[in-house]
Amino acid sequence: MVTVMGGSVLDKLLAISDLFQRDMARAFAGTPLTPARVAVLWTLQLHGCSTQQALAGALDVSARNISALVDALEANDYVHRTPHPSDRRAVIVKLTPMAEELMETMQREHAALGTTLLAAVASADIPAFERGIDAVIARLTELVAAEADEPEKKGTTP
Amino acid sequence: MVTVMGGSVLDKLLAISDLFQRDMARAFAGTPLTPARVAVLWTLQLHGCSTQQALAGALDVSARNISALVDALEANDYVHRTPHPSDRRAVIVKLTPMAEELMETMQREHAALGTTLLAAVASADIPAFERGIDAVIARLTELVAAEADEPEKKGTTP
DNA sequence: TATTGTTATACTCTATAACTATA
DNA sequence: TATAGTTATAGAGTATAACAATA
Repeated sequence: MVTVMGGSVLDKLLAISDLFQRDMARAFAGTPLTPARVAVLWTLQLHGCSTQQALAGALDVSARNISALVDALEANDYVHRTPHPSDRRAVIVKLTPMAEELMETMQREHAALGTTLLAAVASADIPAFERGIDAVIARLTELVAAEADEPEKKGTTP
Repeated sequence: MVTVMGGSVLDKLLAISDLFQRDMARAFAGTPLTPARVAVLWTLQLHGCSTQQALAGALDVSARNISALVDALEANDYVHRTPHPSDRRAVIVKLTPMAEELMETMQREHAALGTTLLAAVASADIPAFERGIDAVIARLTELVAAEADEPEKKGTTP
């Protein structure tokens, strides 16, 4: 099942999305980690540390949601909160040493997966493949931005 | 934000997934439709009609979940339930005429989007791009299947 | 007054387990 | 006994709105 080979390019890209999501969900089964929580950890690794406000902005979710995600991560010792040195309203969220190690491993595996996937593409095709991906992202970004501006439109749904 | 240009191929594929999800979520904002409910409608359009059991199998979710999704769709007049002609335990779920029209529109837009995205790729690159996508799907499918078999492994998470 | 985070509330997606009706 | 669907319960992601403390 979930064998979507033989559809349009769009179907194939959607199939790739689906495979990523399933793989992600299964990789963290049995741990307190979930895709949303991993996204928080990922952001923290990139930024070093962060206020919750900054996390909410980076992940584009509500402050309320970040509170809950950080609560869960803190309860499982992936992050800890410390007071902000100058702004007493804010807290600084930081990876624990355990989570830092985990994220380094995750980053290595992420890089390895990227290499593996690219290696599956015929070497002669790689440049054209990369250009194609870039072109699709650029076009898709345009479309999403355009639709976000238009107030109505996208009227496919009653 | 969400501007991930300039990462690895893997990052780019993940960015495409993210763009799809955001676009989808926004396209149905303000309607009772959600990605999970649309997936049910999509499956029904492909199959004509279906028992809930078959829907659960096709979407790979629990029977309980399908019950809730069909409840919501039925309450909003996207589908209706009718008794199965020969098996009195089962129900047949079918699109309403309104939903059938909606899905036809959606399918047209889906096709148009596919065309638009492919048109963004340089025509000389298209064959290599398509081969690349196929190769990535094949490899990714292998990896997911392999990991699903192994009982332990994937030990990146404590 | 504006901002940071939390509490309160609500919806959705999802799963497992127990139960009913039917095969 | 096995299967189709529902009820019960629970955890997770998400949002808005109201509120506290602090800028």
